[in-house]
Amino acid sequence: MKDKIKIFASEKNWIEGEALRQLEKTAELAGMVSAVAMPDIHPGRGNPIGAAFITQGIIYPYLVGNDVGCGVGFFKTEIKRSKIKRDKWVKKLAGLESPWEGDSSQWLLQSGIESGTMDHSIGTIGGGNHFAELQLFEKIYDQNLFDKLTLDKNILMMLIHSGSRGIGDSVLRRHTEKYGAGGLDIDSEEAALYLKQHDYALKWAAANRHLIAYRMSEQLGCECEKISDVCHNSISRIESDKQSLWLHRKGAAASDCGAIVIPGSRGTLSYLVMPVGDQQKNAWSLAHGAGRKWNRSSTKERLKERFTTESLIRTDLGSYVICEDKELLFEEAPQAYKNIDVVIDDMVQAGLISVIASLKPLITYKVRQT
DNA sequence: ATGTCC
Repeated sequence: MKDKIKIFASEKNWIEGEALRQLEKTAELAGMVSAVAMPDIHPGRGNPIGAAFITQGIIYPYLVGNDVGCGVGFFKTEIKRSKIKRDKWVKKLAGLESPWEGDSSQWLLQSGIESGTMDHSIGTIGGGNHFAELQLFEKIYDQNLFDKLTLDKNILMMLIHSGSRGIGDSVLRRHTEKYGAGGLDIDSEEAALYLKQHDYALKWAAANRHLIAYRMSEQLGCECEKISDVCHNSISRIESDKQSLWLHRKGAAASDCGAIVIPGSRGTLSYLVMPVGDQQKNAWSLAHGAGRKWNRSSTKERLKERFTTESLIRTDLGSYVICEDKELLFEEAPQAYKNIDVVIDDMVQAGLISVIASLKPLITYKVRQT
């Protein structure tokens, strides 16, 4: 069993024991070929978050979780850093938690997907660790790749972390009602149906991130352009020696789609990186963030005596947090997350990525009214 | 994580 497990984390990267116990337990599932921990691995509901699992002959919807298609999109604005109106924008940005007034089914159609029963929630951020963030480039590490991505150090960027909202949840629920955390034989009708719904959730989630970026840029008075959009909760087929294997990603960013942004927390830098070399050893996957250090309830316990709401809506980097849900404001505090620099460095040292640029937050939008 | 659980 141990030979199936790989962990991409150095000595200086603290990892919660429970996350590793969950990793070992998951590696024992029937059909498991390999279990790969990313440097941001942390405990989830029975199975770890921040890991990739390769199976043969069977798929496990429960490993992916309910936010099928969740990921991170990176979009360019047209606003120069010399034109920042932060306080005005903090007042103006609104409604990204509420239904879009535009034609949702048309947006989906333009994104190449059919409209359905969840059209009304397209373009909404959702809860938990999801956000829409306005960012500035902090430092360029690879000018050549930076230029190739048509980026400009003086142009503000938007980073969107969101998923498939109620869609993935209904897809997983339909599965767990009958099978719980059990897997599906890959040749079964159930597996085919799950994968079909899964594929829809992935496209829907990407269209969702794009619309969130569009809504944000509209409020800022500019156009937006997608630079990168990468999913971190999914199942995909990989071909290996004439056989099909199934790659499950749970909080593990796909590293076979070009450059990606790995967010820190709302109070730290995020990193634009390029996967390098043979990605097979890390199951074509990377960390999807800094990873939680403290769970939600303990975070609130630890911080409630020491911090006020007013202090938490500002960060050490001078950015502003729009989060009118007090519980969420505490739960997602930067202190709850591990050090993103350690996570990034672990992947650089392992030869998995090279850093293109770092970004710093200007405004993090979570939720306006609760 | 969730048109979420009480």
